[in-house]
Amino acid sequence: MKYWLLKSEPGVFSFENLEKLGKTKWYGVRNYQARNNMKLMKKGDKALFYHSNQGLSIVGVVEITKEAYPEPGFENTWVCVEIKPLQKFKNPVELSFIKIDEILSEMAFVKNSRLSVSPVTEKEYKKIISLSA
DNA sequence: GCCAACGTTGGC
DNA sequence: GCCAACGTTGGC
Repeated sequence: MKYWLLKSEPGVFSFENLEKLGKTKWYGVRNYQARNNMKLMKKGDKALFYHSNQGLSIVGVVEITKEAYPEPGFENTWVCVEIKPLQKFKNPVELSFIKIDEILSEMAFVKNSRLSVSPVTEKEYKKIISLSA
């Protein structure tokens, strides 16, 4: 089982939107590194869901329900996956905290703020979960 | 609203 | 293949 982090602007698509839909296709990623991460996702992997621009915190966990397949209309280049909400955090974990934490400040999405799909280590994942309760 | 960081594009 | 110019992202 691998862990990931997905970024989304809540003004465009929030965790609450995902909860209402029950599941969604995750598409529109236009960054090669992020795409390569999506290709590595396996069904059942979990992903932290981060609100960028507004919120600036990790707000919940989603599960990968369908592995990468060609994105309609962009079959030669881009891929999408499918996700469903698993858990909404009681206490969202804020970026301001993540940045000063010894373990969490090493997270890939902090070091490369432009990467919208990034890997998360098991250690990082467990720490986020423990902070979110 | 500003600007730094990063990725992409395109001329040479 | 290099690198300047440009566009986009995202925190502040």
